[in-house]
Amino acid sequence: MNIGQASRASGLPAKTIRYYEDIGLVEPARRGNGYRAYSGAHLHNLRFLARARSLGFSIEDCRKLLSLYGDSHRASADVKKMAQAHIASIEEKIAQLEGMKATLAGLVAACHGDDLPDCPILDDLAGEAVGGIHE
Amino acid sequence: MNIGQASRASGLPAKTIRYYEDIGLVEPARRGNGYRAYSGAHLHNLRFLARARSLGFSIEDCRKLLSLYGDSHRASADVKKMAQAHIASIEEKIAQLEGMKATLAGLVAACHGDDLPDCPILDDLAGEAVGGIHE
DNA sequence: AATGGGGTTCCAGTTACTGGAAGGTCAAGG
DNA sequence: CCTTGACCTTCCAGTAACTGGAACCCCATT
Repeated sequence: MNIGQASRASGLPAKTIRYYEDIGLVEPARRGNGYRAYSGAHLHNLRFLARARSLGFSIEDCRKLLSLYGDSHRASADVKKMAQAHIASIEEKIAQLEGMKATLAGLVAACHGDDLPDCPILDDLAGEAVGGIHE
Repeated sequence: MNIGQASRASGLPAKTIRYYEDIGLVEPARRGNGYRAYSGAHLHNLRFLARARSLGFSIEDCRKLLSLYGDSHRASADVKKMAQAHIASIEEKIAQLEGMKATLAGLVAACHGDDLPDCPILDDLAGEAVGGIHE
């Protein structure tokens, strides 16, 4: 199949599929006219990548996961470790975002939001918090 | 003050401070020897940026916030709107991450994590879910 | 004069694509 | 036979917000 079909079948943009080839993730054969020719196995790997990426794995993680997938002697423990590490980093990000959100929510609640210049949000950013939000 | 002092006083790496100058955020004067000379106002803006960035505002948002901060005729409503929009985008990110985390947690729970190759995580990525996690 | 700790510029790399330009290929229609 | 349109190709540049490193200058001290 051509790249357009592979794109539709995998849900990945053609640009992305070419990019994955550039970085050596999925390397299709070429037809006489230079067109890329994707096999069922290629498509399978593209779908694998789409799914792994949608779960937030980095490209390098995806590369490892693909190679584990292709290795019949892998240990599932290795995969599990990667997934757990990934969960941990997701949790970290969530915690960071929650922190930001809480701070912002407090500031938003304190801001009148009218047409006057007085603004606790800017005051906080400027380090001139009045309402004791800092410390 | 020189960039090193500004860096220590603002908590921003010198590299970052130079970058902020490149993109026109904080433009210090120069001494005869070419060194950057930061005033109290400059330092104040650097701290403002550090705080705003730590709350997750983009550089372009920071630029707007700084200009609102410097505009004595601003309306606090404008700032509040930006903060609320930012909270909304943070919430979106959190929701995405929570979704990933939930899926991954399910997969991790299903994976033995031993030295055998059988691995529900890889099966899921490959679209061969057995346990009904998909659909 | 040499040393060490500043400072300077500029270039390249990071992540994972995305957009766009310039051009080749192919099947269908007039 | 030619054109049209959809599809494909490569290559270059840009995104966000820095970060690392090289090569070099400045200044105070030993």
